[in-house]
Amino acid sequence: MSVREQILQATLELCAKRGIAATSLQDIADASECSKANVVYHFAHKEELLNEALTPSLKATETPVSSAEAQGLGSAEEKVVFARNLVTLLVTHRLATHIVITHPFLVDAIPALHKAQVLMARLADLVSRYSTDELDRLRFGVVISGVTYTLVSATILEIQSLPETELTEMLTHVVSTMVMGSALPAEAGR
Amino acid sequence: MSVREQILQATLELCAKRGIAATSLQDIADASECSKANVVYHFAHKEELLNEALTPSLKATETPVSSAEAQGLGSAEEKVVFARNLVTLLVTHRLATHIVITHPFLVDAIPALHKAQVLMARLADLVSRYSTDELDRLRFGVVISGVTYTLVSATILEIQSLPETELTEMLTHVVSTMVMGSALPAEAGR
DNA sequence: CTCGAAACTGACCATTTGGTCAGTAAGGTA
DNA sequence: TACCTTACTGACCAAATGGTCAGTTTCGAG
Repeated sequence: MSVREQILQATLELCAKRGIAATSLQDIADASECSKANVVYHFAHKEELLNEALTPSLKATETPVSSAEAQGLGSAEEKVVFARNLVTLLVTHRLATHIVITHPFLVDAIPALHKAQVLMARLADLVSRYSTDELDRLRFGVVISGVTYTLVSATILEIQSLPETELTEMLTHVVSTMVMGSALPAEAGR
Repeated sequence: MSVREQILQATLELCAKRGIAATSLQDIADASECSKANVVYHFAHKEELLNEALTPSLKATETPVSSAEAQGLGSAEEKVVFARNLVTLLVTHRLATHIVITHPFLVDAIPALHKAQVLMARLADLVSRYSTDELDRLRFGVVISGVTYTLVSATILEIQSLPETELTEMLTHVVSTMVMGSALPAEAGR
């Protein structure tokens, strides 16, 4: 892994664990085994560093969301597929997602955070489109933030009681049942 | 409101909004309309300040949790009552709750945070006691953090689209159905 | 080997941080 | 009146912060 990549990875881990403000450039430099000046050499400002660190996750999320918007969530099976994709996305990009949902007040300083919030809004729209009720939007918000939180707490506090695949499976089931009232009964449960 | 109380309130609001590390004693002093030295006069250390600010919410939570543990969640009605109490608690103490769930890494520095996590664990135990399945514990964690998050985001970002009572009602319904598969159908819905 | 660009560093700087301290203002009691 | 305690303040301090800068190392192309 190049130094640049090491810096980006350390930024994600440390900022997810302790928050952006509580993570200093020196912390990131130490974790990346290089000088603080070098961090600033690669990324002129802290905000720019955060921006670059979050961007890959953002790009990876863009496509699945667009295709889900195009395809819709008509059938029960489509809903479960969507839930699984969503959970996989959250599992894969849990650090970035955690940073996004815990720093809404920095949208103006970090463009990637703003883009992320737009994406979240599109997701919420997608789900609530299939309901007449404001309750579904609420439910969606609860489940997304809840799943993200649970996921990151487990990672950060190192409560890795379950293998990742099983966790994904269980969360998929949770999301399916909670948000959309659908699940593939046999396979999803435990 | 006394200066002391103003400081405590400002601490809750600012730390919930921006995180503990990003909230300086000067910020708190400004919001409380007194000097920084006065903040330090009333609360010798930042950690002590946070501790005092969180303690009332902790005490208020202690009793309902104990009584729920004593009474149990046998019937569907008990479950709904429990859900409503829980949501009311979260609504009332949303700032403190938010600080608690977003700063797990400070448990060692701030005793109140540690106590809060013990309380959370007791709650999770209580719910999962009525199930053979690990899925329920997971579900509980997801819903609690999700509800808290949704609540605080709404408060902090000032998306007060709904009156508080209605929000409480909706969230009670969400918690009932999501965690425990029970709800009072007529009244709870919307 | 030479040269130039990119990667990298230590020393430094202005600002902000949590916290100290000496001293002042206010009010109750003797 | 004098005195003591509580509430409060401005000035100050050492440490840490984000960031600059002048200079060094590394390395591939000519």
